[in-house]
Formats: sequence, C-alpha cells, structure tokens
Amino acid sequence: MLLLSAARALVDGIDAGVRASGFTDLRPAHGFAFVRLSGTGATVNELAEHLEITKQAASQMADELVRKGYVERLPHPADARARLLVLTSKGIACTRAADAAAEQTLRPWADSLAPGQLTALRSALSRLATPGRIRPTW
Amino acid sequence: MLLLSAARALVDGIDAGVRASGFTDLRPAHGFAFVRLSGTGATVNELAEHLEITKQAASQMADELVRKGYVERLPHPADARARLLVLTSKGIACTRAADAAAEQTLRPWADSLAPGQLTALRSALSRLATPGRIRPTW
DNA sequence: CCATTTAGTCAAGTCACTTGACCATATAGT
DNA sequence: ACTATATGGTCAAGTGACTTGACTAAATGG
Repeated sequence: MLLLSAARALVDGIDAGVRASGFTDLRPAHGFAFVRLSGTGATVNELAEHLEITKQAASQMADELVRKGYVERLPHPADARARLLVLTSKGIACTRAADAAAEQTLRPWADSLAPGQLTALRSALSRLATPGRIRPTW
Repeated sequence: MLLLSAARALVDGIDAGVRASGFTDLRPAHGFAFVRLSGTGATVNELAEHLEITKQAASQMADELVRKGYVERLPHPADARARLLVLTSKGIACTRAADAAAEQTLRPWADSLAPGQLTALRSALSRLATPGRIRPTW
C-alpha cells in the first residue's frame, strides 16, 4: 500500500509541476514516452515496446506529440523505412520541467531521511524493481 | 524511477498470483475496488470516491463484479436509497489470494533487508505517501 | 410539508487503446 | 541477382473503460 501510494504521490507531484510550468496539454502517460525519447530518440516500434502498447497506439501518440510541438519525426539515418522520433526544444524544456518537479517533490522527503538511508532505500527498491518496466497498465 | 518500477513489480506480482489462483476474469483495477469493499462494504458513491472515478463508472464496475460473482448488492440498513456493496465468499477468497500473492512477492525481498531496514523503509515511504490515494489514474 | 440535497441508474458520447489489413523497405536463402 | 520472408510504419474500424447529462427515489432541513 505504502509503495503504491508513494508512487502515486510522486507522479501527482510531477504532473502538477509540469502543468504549473505551462505544459497543460500533457498527461503523465506522455512522460513515460519522453523518458524513452530523450537522448538519442527512438523509433515508433521502440517506443511501443517501452510503453508496452501496440505500435499503432505508439504511432498515434507520436502524432499527438508532433501536433503539439514536443516531438519531431526525422528520417532514420540507417533505415529508410523507419523514422526517428526526437524531442524538439519544447519537448526538452518539458523534460527539464518534469525533472525539476520530481526533485521538488522528493527533496523535502529525501532531506527528512538520515544520511545513508536514502542509499539504503535506493538499493532496497532496486532489488524489487524490474528495470524498464515503469509504466502502470491497469 | 525505482519507486515507479517497484510499484509496478508489486502490482504485476499480485496480478500474476491472483490469476494463478484461478481468478482470471479480474484486472488489477478491480483489486483497488476490493480494498474498499472488504470489511464492512461500501456504497457505490463511496467506491467511486475511493477510486476517484464517477459514480456511474463505479456503478458499472459494481455491475460487472456482481455478474462475475464477487460482489453482492444488499439493501442499505440505514438508507433506503442506498445499496451496500459487499464481497461474496468468492470475493473474500479472491482478496485472500491477493494478500498471499503480495506476501509471496514481497517476502524474498523483505528477507533480503537487514532487520530494522524494513521498518525504516516503511516510515520513509509513509512520509511521501498520501494516505488513500493508491490507484494510478494515468 | 415543501425545497433541496443525496444515492443510484439509464443513455449517449469520448478517447486511448485494440485487432486486422495493407504498403514500403530491409534481410536472408538459393 | 532474385525471390521469400521479416520488419517499420500507417490506415481503418472496433472495443471498453471511462465521461457528461438527464432522470427517479428517498432523505434532510427549514
């Protein structure tokens, strides 16, 4: 229960911060996409795999993010079939807002822990976590 | 990230255990309803508030759970308008399966923690958590 | 006792997904 | 090189869990 509630509180905090930064046309679900797209970008199929949805749904979400100006479709350098989805400067600004909101949500909480407890907590959670599987589907 | 991934792992573990126990017609979302219905039961409106959905949606879910035999609609003892949603014996058996699955998922993990670390973890999480807000909505 | 609130349902609409079909390009076998 | 199959992506239609809106029945409060 505590684990679920804490995760929910974190997502709510990030969502609130991102909205407060002016990105009101995004939902938490988009954040999980941004995680995969930031850096080198990804194809539609890679995004679909990351989000554990069909490639059609991922393509649809990509359409939406392109239309809203967060993502750009570039020709893939090594595969003429594929298109590389990359964050625009607006998309990058949004991820920065999300990072800041996450830090702002967690900081007072992390500060309340004794030094070293945070590290212990991190390692404890990493033992339970399945790397990559982030997005809840229920 | 670790927090979200750990929460996801827990839900996946519970879901897998519940399905393995033969309750294949339920999804994790139903578990959040069972949490509120177990014990004294609840009205449709109380369920809706708990799940943070409209009362129409809650009523719809109640219909489904009644049809599948997990829930019963009893006349409310103190309000002729209301109906009390209560778990059937099948519903109670399902919550027991879920509890067992949760424990089975968490036990090896909890055992790997130093004694006292679990308590520390619990109190750390409870500082971040917002009581009652369990169900992810994204 | 009448006005308003509250519990619940019925009906229709919405939206993020799904399945199914299809085209374009890449890869592998002979 | 040539064909067969696999892969990346989109189009179209269907699904299901939700929503908003309208309504009835019973409770509550001057």
